[in-house]
Amino acid sequence: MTSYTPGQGIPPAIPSGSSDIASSMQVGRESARDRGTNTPSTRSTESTRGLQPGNQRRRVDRDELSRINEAMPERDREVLRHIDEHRYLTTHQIQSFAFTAHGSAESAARTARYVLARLDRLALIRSLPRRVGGVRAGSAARIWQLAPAGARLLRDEGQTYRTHEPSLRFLQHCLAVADVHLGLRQLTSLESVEAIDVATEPHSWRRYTGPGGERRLLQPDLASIIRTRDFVDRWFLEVDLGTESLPTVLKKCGQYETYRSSGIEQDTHHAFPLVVWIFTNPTRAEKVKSSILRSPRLTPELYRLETMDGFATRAQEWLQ
DNA sequence: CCAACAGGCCGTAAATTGTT
DNA sequence: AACAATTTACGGCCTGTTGG
Repeated sequence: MTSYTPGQGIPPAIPSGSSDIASSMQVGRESARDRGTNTPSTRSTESTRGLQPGNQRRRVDRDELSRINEAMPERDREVLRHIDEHRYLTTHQIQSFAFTAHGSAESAARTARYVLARLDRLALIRSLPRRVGGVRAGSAARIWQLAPAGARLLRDEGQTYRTHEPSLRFLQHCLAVADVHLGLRQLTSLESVEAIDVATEPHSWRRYTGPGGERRLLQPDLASIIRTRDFVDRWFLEVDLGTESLPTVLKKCGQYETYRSSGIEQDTHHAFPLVVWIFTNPTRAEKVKSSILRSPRLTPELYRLETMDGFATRAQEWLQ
């Protein structure tokens, strides 16, 4: 077990070291109800990749959706909102977000699965094909996304929602950001912390004008406001899985510098937020750190470079 | 009474890890 | 190398509780 354990011990959602996760994906299982066990089906070749058997492209018409909407418990809606915010979440992450008031982690997990299975049956959410072989042992977590009906329900008949096959990188990034989000929420347990607000994309975005007067957009993965007894701490968070080149990371730092010189944040909040970079690879964190120190354009005090594991504990220190 | 959980107990899958 | 134990994730089944 790693040291990064927000909540009831959330494992890293996807092993970052593995380069061939897609090939170990298993086709979604058939409904186990009529077989008596959850033995993998021998007919699995029939099922379409990317779809679970529960709601194979099931259509939900307006009337049905409105009936579902009215009868839906608040917690179900909360689950949908969390999935919407992060685009993809594992069962475990959803449990940590929305199933917290339970006697034990096991019962919370069971109830989470129960609720997710219901939302799946209602065709509001669907899960990605399940990967076999977990972080260390056991089977991997299910990964959920909104189905079109779920998206319609949240956006009350807004634009159409199209799910596309996510790239592995994108998926890993979404799940890593969600882990960081959960880590932030975990800070509520600190005595000095009074309230935590975490904005996901696109609420975390900031508009500003560049040096040439052109419109620019800063897109942090997360933007958080943490109110403690004495201070209000504001952070921009960037999660790096080692997929972006070093110059790209530094360029992004440059964007933060430009945005800082616009003075927008300082005007409304007195101070500029800390920019927290979270890396999965510790040596990479060091490399970026030294690059920032060497760069004449960048102000090192603005940044914190952390690893995924170290973030939760270091964040506590910053709030002291 | 019923629906909707809550939670305990047991069973299964699969990869890792330790032991022979 | 072969085997067993362990770990993680998940499902089924059962009984109990609570509000409508």
